[in-house]
Amino acid sequence: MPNYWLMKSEPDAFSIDDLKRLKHSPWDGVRNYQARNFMREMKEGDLVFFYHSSCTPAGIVGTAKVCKSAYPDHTSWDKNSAYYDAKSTPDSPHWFMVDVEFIEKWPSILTLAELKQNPELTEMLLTKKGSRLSVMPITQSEWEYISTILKK
DNA sequence: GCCAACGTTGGC
DNA sequence: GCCAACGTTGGC
Repeated sequence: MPNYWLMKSEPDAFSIDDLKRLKHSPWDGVRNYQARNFMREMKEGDLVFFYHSSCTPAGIVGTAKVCKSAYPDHTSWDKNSAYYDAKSTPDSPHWFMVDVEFIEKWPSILTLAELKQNPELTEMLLTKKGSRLSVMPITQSEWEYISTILKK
């Protein structure tokens, strides 16, 4: 059984179209411990909602799957990277990434406003006030409701 | 651009 | 370990 996740990206930095073009990509630059811990729980074959944040409108734009489980994020010890963190070294990595593979871009975005309107989804971390996590778990029922009911 | 909410840092 | 100050996220 796969587990289900939601991952946020600013489309100006990395969009679902970028992932579609590349077919698969490392998901680097996560610098939040809670998000990192969720990524370390990810297994190959886990399914991911791809979410566009900091844009208009924000929302889920498609699906992807985990194609490589967590491994050290080398950008964390690259001094030329915007994601550099002096605490992280190759011998003692603090930060991790997974690789994700494109599955599908939906015909239209499922906006945050629409998600918030659904009583079935009020327990989602995403729709909670003040939630800023960029990587979060999704329950199986939420996954099925969103991907099979809302999108069909 | 604003700002609420949250996470991190660092003095004590 | 507490908590004020600061930095960041991300919707609006």
